[in-house]
Amino acid sequence: MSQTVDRALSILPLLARGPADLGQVADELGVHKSTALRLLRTLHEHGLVHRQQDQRYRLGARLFALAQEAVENLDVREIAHPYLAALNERIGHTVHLAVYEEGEVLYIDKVESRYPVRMYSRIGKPVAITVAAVAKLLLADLPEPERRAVAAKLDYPPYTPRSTPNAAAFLKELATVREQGWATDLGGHEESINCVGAPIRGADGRVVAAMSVSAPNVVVTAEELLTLLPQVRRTADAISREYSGTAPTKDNG
Amino acid sequence: MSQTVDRALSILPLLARGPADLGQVADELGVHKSTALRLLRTLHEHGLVHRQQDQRYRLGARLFALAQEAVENLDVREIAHPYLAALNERIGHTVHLAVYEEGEVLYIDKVESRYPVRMYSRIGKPVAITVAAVAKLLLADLPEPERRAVAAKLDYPPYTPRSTPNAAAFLKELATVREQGWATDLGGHEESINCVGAPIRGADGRVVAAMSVSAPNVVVTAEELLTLLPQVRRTADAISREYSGTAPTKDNG
DNA sequence: CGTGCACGTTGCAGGTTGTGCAACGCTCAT
DNA sequence: ATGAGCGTTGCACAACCTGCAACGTGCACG
Repeated sequence: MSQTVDRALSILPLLARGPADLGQVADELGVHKSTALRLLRTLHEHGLVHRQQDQRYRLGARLFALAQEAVENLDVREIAHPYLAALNERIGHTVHLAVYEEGEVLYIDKVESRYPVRMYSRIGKPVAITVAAVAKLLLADLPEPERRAVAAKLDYPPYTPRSTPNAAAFLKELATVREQGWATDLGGHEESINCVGAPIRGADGRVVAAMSVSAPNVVVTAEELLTLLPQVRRTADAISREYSGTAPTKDNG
Repeated sequence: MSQTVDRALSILPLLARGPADLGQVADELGVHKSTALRLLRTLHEHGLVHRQQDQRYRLGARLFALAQEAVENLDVREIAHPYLAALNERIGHTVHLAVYEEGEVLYIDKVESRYPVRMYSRIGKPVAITVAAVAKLLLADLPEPERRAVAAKLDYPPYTPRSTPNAAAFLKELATVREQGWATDLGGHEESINCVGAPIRGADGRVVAAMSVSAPNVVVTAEELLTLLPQVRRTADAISREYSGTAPTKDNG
């Protein structure tokens, strides 16, 4: 829409491929060297490109700083909420959103049928970390040493006969979850409650949050709940796209 | 230098602070809404900004992709070499450059007085990981669980009486190195050789490489070698600035 | 159910601003 | 010493960006 800006921005992916000098940039843009110079100057003033010793141009530190700042100011809950509400609207069961932080997994949002309960920002309730579907999803994505360290330090309370008994079983379960890209909790926390969950990923592919749908046995059986898995996964994927800033898809899940 | 591009780029830091709608962007830029719209459109076409459900604008995924691609295409060795050569020119001793990769520390460049030896790209010689100054610097920056895991798996060969004896001593040494921001190897690998080293950091502050200066006892004592530490650190810092794309400082020292 | 407001969007005329050209200085290799 | 290659600068032209005003839409209000 704006020729000048369009040209200037076209320089960025060009430089991402590696350093280039003025002539190369001008050629690839199809403009005169002096034009390329002015564009590069402007980009340089904003710190987006950096001039190295040999005078060639490269992407600059500001780019990284911007990306980092943007990530820090992203609020998963704010972005996810409409999707969670829409899913809840459709299937009626309770929907949870959780994040991992410093060895703990915390609920940061929850939508119940008819009773939307807003929980406070980052300070939610700690999750039953050894059994909850969201906890498995979040821990499964940790780098191997940290995952191992966390698993070793946990207690494994026998909430029910189906609770995760120990670290070895937990790590095995995490491997499965990591593999298949979704998780369940079938009566592992409370005998009569089942959950299915899916991960929400950031632009770099790392899991930034996890969501789940929970329902008591008396309403739907575990098998029935599992039929909702595709919807849960699609919702999680939609949130991931929105969160990571990928081109939108109207599909809310 | 270019007003249009200048305005367009000014939008980025603005959006990094959080989502904003058209009016806010126009106001903060001090331009008409229609102007802001066109700029945002152009940024959007390039994927640098993303439009979320509520129509507000945010930084987009392309920004992260660019930053990542740029980092991947950065070659520490290429950037560092002139600095290493300059330092070597001044002080005469051997200068090393090393990186950490998959549990190993590898030399990727080396400049000897009068005998510049170019080593092959990424495939260099593994370092005596338990004693070398560069190894300490690189391992000291690893996340705690990985650092611990690596230290536990290593052998601790008694090259000399001053070699690091075991994992506990090594981890303690790494803590010190991490604290002080530089490292030494005083006769830990070969009785008569001393080294001082400093870390090279990327835009995010993580250590991406380490450099060191080595000299035999017969040429300079350990105390004399330590007087070179400020020069080594300044060189490492200069490389860090260049590598991370920060505004340049003419000081190569 | 109508009405007004707020917001995003569009076409247009005017002139600011970006463009390409040509010439200059510099470094480096011949 | 000399020329090639590169980055850089001033200038005249007109292309492109700008702000305005008007339109469409969704939403909250009476």
